[in-house]
Amino acid sequence: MRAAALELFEEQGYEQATVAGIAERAGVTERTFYRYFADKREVLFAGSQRLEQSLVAGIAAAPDGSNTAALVDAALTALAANFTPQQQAFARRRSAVLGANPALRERELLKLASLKAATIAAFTDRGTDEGRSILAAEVTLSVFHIAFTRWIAGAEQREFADLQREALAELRSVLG
Amino acid sequence: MRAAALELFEEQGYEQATVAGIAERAGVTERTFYRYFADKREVLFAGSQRLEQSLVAGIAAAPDGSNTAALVDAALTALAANFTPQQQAFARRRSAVLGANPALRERELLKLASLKAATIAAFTDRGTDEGRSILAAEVTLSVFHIAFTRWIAGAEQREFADLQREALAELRSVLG
DNA sequence: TACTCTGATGTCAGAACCTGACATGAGAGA
DNA sequence: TCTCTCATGTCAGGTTCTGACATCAGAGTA
Repeated sequence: MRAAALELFEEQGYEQATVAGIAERAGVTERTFYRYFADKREVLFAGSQRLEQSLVAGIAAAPDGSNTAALVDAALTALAANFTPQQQAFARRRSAVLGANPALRERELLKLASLKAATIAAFTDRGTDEGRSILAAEVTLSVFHIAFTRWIAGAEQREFADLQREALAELRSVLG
Repeated sequence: MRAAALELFEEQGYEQATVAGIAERAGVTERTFYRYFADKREVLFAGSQRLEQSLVAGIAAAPDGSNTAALVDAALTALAANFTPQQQAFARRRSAVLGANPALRERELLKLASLKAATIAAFTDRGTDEGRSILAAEVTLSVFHIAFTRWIAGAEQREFADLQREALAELRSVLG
């Protein structure tokens, strides 16, 4: 169904494509679609839960006594592992569809926020003060998001982790 | 209509309240509601355009030769002007409704992102490099958002600008 | 006053989204 | 073979949102 949806969105645009159409192409009924996805948009965000889990696990697995900066680093490393060169093509197609529709970008922001909330919880679980955890999560997700954007947009094949290091360095420089 | 909607959302919850009900309470038809608001959620975000305008104007009005940090400061000052103690009560009611519903938080994130995009554009208009503008906007909106959250949540009446200064200082410390 | 034009609102029909309730059917296990 | 469970189908219906056309009040003008 995810493949059918992506194809249909590419062919007709998100608004124009109907759930009935997606279901038909996937060989199921509309009702079945809604049993798998909470709404029409979710079909493009099926992987986001796995990403969140790996992020949380990465923070939990950081060495004992890690300070906040080290935890941020662990979080970024865990995130980067989810974006290999093989996935870039699919991610680009998906991203093109997302970029073309405000409703989908909206949902993407929600997923990002959910990721942020999970990160905050993971930081506080590691004993970080809550206020500090919020700021640290803000930094983590900002860096991730910028790196992701550049990963999708960049012509050359860059390592995701490199892009993150770059973004983090720039962020430091802005704050002087 | 905005008042009618807020009341109804408080009484019945966002999902339960229908657009027909809001329109009826406001003494108009459902169709008229949709002429003023693009969709059901927008009724709670009517002021966001004005906020964006004042933000952009604030950045444009910063002194010549301002560096990035000074532009961020001008942006934050312009934002803070929109949040006076008189508005706090209304903002709290609205925020409570928003917090209770994922669909509304989703829309809030979109508005925040729109604010960020406008900020980026305003920074580049002032001659800031694009990559740097993105980072600076990220910082600006993060600080604003944190301050706003605390402004809503805090029991005591704090000046919005003070809360922003505080958040900015903490952000610096996290990046160490 | 009478006319006209414009803008806001009402009315109506309908497509698409989404949900609840119940039915069906295939496969696992006793 | 029986039964239980789980995925899917079927159906009805409420809600959101839109397009097309009608109506009406008020402003401006002859």
